Amino acid sequence: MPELPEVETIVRGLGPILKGRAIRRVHVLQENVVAYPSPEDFRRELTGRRIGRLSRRGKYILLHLSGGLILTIHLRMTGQLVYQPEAGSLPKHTHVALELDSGLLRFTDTRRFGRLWLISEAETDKVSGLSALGVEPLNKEFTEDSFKELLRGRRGRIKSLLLDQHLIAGLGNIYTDEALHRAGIHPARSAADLSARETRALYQAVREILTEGIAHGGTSIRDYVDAAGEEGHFQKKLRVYGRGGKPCARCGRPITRTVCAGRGTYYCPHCQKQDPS
DNA sequence: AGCAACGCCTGATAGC
DNA sequence: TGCTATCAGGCGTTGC
Repeated sequence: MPELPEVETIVRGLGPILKGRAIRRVHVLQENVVAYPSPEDFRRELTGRRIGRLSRRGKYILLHLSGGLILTIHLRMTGQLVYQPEAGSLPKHTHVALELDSGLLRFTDTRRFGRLWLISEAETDKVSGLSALGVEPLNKEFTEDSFKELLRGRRGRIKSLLLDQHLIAGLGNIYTDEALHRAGIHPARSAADLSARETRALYQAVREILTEGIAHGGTSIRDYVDAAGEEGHFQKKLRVYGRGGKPCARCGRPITRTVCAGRGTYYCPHCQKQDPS
């Protein structure tokens, strides 16, 4: 599932390829993936636009177009945004294809959870979730002190807090489990109960894990591919996610799988104690 | 405030 | 080329 490092990798890969390209034709093959505006308006408004810069906000991909329009895309679970030099055959589950003056950009999504929005700069409120996003965890504004502030008074589980896009934008199930393991914190600990030392360790772990994820081109567990359709490499570096029963890289004891925050959750019961004392 | 359940989806997998 | 139930999860919504 694409999280911040995967989306960042896609944006970095697509940016140089798409910059300056014109959109010649728009194919909407599955209308319900277009969340805004109507599929007809989407098609009409997109046709003839030129692509400027690309950016990322949380897990959203933003294509800035001529005339001040922004094509916003969320890949959710299984979405892919891939540039094809040859505008020939489209893979199964391709729902939107943009024919460019050279090649084609396609949105492919097996489970159809992903969505596209075409908005003006004043319409960010049309994109569900976008205007309510929390801090970018790799930006300067996300400091150890601001993280401490986020935790203050929150009795909920630390994993739930890390996954809450309204607080921190971009963490998903994989990087959350990895960050908690690196910091040695049990996913079900109450956020407000973390010590100063634990808070610092978790803050650093989040920044490190995301940075390393980007450096390795993201994590490909099942569906994720980059702008060119290539898999990432961070799955080789995972220490807990998807490793139930396998030995912990730090202590050698088996990784446990539970459900926390409604998600499959992997952790080491020895290195990540529910009640550290 | 916090959390669980649900809906949206299809492919992989387990059980029979 | 077996059939069917279950599971995976981002995220908005609903209800406790």
